[in-house]
Amino acid sequence: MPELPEVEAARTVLAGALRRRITDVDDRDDWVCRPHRPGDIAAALKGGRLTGAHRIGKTMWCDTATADGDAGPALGVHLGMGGRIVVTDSAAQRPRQGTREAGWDRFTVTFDDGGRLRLVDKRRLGRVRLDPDLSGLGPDAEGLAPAVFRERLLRGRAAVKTRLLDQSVIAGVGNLLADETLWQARIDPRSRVRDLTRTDLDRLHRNLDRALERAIAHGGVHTGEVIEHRRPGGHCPRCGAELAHGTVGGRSTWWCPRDQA
DNA sequence: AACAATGTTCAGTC
DNA sequence: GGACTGAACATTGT
Repeated sequence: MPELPEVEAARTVLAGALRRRITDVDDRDDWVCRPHRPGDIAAALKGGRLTGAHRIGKTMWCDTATADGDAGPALGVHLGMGGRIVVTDSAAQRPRQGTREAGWDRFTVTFDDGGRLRLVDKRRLGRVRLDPDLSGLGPDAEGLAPAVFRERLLRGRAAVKTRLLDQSVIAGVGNLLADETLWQARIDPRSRVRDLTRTDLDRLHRNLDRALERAIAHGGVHTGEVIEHRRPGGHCPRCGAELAHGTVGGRSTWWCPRDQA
């Protein structure tokens, strides 16, 4: 699920776990917590608190304070392809042992009130790490100035969808949001950015803003207008043409061959 | 059984 | 060295 709108919702959930003392950390999943070793994250966090929840694109992190109140390492969290953040307020809300969901817990922080912060991720592509490197991320996709959007996209020559998906160009756009935005803007995902006019790029930017706003308001990128039609035999909800399917930027891509030309 | 999946990263190529 | 491409990653659902 997670693209910018979902991750922003997850960040809000994270923010509900701030200020409580950390009594235990389960970081035994060495794949999700790589390159740390089991126990490293626990040692860094136990006795301290989470003090802030932030996000750029699809990457989240929490500020931390140590038991002494000094600044601790940041706790980076990425949801990968399907991770979720679940915060409970007390022991009473813990998932029962043996519950299916409990089997997908990849990282857990337990607080002194019995509440927990869990990364639930069946695909195990989520990541947790201390002091995550954010230097490779471009500016967050929300609230970009039109000139910045144009300038950053035009730095490369790949297909426009590939540029949108590149997190170092702008951060937060995923596969569904890219397809929705390009469909709304009536731009062929395979177009080279250098072949687009300034008018095209500004229209693309406006539609990215709208798609983001809409997804946040409606509860996720899956609520996009064209998303439900992204399947074999799906038709364009605007003109009725059968959607075309292919691979762009290494990702499954659906577009209307009639009005995204 | 084979393949695709809302993401990132790494090795290889130009 | 930078930009770009495709496979790999772990796991589930179809």
